[in-house]
Amino acid sequence: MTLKTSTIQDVARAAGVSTATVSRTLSNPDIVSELTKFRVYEAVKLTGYRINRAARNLRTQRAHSVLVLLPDLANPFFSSILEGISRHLSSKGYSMLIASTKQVHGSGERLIDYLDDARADGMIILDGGLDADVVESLENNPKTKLILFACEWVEGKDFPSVRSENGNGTHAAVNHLYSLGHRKIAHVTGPKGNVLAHARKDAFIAEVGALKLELKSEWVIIGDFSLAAGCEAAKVWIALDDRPTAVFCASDQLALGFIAELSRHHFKVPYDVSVMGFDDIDFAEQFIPSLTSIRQDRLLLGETAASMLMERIESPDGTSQHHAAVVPVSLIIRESTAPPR
Amino acid sequence: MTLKTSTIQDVARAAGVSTATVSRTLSNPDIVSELTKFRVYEAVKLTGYRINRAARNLRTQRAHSVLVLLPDLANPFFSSILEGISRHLSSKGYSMLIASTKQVHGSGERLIDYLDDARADGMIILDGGLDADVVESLENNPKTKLILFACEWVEGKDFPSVRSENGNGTHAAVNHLYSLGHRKIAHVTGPKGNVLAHARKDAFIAEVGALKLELKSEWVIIGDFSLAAGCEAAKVWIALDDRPTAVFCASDQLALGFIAELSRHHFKVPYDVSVMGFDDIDFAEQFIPSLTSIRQDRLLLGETAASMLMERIESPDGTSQHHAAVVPVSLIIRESTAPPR
DNA sequence: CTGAAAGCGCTTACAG
DNA sequence: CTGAAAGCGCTTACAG
Repeated sequence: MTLKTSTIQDVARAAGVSTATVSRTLSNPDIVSELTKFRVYEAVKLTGYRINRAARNLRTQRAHSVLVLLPDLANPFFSSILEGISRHLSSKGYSMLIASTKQVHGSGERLIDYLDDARADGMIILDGGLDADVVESLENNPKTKLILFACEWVEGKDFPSVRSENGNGTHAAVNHLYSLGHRKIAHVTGPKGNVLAHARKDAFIAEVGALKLELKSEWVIIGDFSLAAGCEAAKVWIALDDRPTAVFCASDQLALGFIAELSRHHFKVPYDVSVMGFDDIDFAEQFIPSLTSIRQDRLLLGETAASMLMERIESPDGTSQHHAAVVPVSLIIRESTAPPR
Repeated sequence: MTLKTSTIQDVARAAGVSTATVSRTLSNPDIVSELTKFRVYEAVKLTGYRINRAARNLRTQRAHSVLVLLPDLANPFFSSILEGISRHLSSKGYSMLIASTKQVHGSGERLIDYLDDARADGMIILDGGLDADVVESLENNPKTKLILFACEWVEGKDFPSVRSENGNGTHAAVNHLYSLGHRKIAHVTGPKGNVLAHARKDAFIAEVGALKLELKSEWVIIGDFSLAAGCEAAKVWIALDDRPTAVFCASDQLALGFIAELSRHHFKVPYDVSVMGFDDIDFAEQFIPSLTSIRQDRLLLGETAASMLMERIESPDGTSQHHAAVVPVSLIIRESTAPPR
């Protein structure tokens, strides 16, 4: 229990070799002789040496950490994605830094500073709703190659990205309802301007068209992914003269809020109306009724994002880098959908 | 858009001063003359200079970051706590590193390494269930003063900590049920060995005793904070000959699982039994019925933890440091509790 | 108020 | 296979 932590110098002295040799033994043991290696390892044990990351980072010009940027830390939707990212990063000896867009901007900091001041080697952004000038500053930075969007993305921009199959998911959702016998299907959308909301809405309209189903304009209800918006959408549905028999919500939170509000007005799901969501959050299974949904593999999404970014960090020249990945979704059928009565 | 990022040397050259002066202007502007300051600021603008954190970290022997350790990244309970921690840290110019206990141990890393290798200046641990040998290694480290427990803690150890009022919360819960007229109250506990579970259970037993209520041993049902355990507990309750009219669950997840399972067996809450939880997670309000709960101020808990830790980091000698803080809880009354019929 | 210089703890061409 | 030495980009006593 020494108060002073030991340095590579201490190890070198204890092993009777140079600091260069200690460094090599630790980072590239193959090029060191067996005897020397043994001596160094013993000396490391003896001194309790731990490499000083700040020194290594300065010398190697690498932060050995990645910034993950969330729109909102308090949103549980992201937790499994973080788990996936963190797993991959720590397997590569990298640390995970977390910040939220709100906070960074609120504090007057600039996003790109995390890269420019060598705090992070790369950045995974889970927020497609960045201000245009922020996006521009990211684009025009020499390190722009080290920025990757996951889950969401920025329309019309060419950042590398990882996404879920939003189109396929919507396709599966609408066809599930169709195959149950529903012919009048409504959609509650995510927030205006959100890429996921648009992708799912566009896919919904296309799919309904492909099935030659009727679609009144008031059957597409603008929401915003939240429980509260789901409640509001339910009120809209209740007020309709000609009510669709099924509702596809752009998120599980919307669907749960929708069902909760219906229940307050004594409508029963799926008896009076089938409702389904998108995401398959943990609660979807426990709600009453349990929620039919499109599962996003958030763990895989996170792992994929991290591995694509690490590829770019470790070979900055990168010819054969992947630029986009799409993670499969799956239909999870539960109690909230049934044939129309 | 230069490819090479500029250093303090470049700024010094552009401003016609020494690097020492640039450094002072940026970190301690009061001791620099107005004219010099102006020149330096101009040069910074001109060169687009951003301080290199790795260099500063090495020189100042500070990582300017704090590690937050969760038992499980995928648990949404922690997200608001992280938000609170992050807010405080970023206001002090510190970054937030995230890892999970599971992962760290899985990878063969040692927790204390984060401090020993200068990756982090301090550590907030949200997991009281660390292995005994890990706790010991944390205790016996010279940097042990820079470790703080939040939410949970380790019984019998003297680490600084921030907690919610578990006792008061339990007191409020039992008294709420009592004042509704309940005289037979059950408790579903958290996992065996968890400090929060024990604190709440002990407080429950004490409170029921203080009110001179009957308490059969089978009315204390062992759970583990999860939805699934809540479902199991409901089965136990259903099987009781003499069923309590109210159930106080040690977490909201337990309570929601409990209600969900009851509902599958056609029991109505609060008509057949009153149920309440602890935490006040986001879903508590949206569930049907909405859940009476004890709210933990997770944002404040996070902010308090971060500020206590920063105090220790910034004055390591620290005579007047706070060693423990307790964050108030509040009773949130909703639909799931009512007088017994 | 400012500058010259040392040094934080590593890694890595270079030379042998 | 190994060592001497330079240097990553800062900050800070020290001297003036």
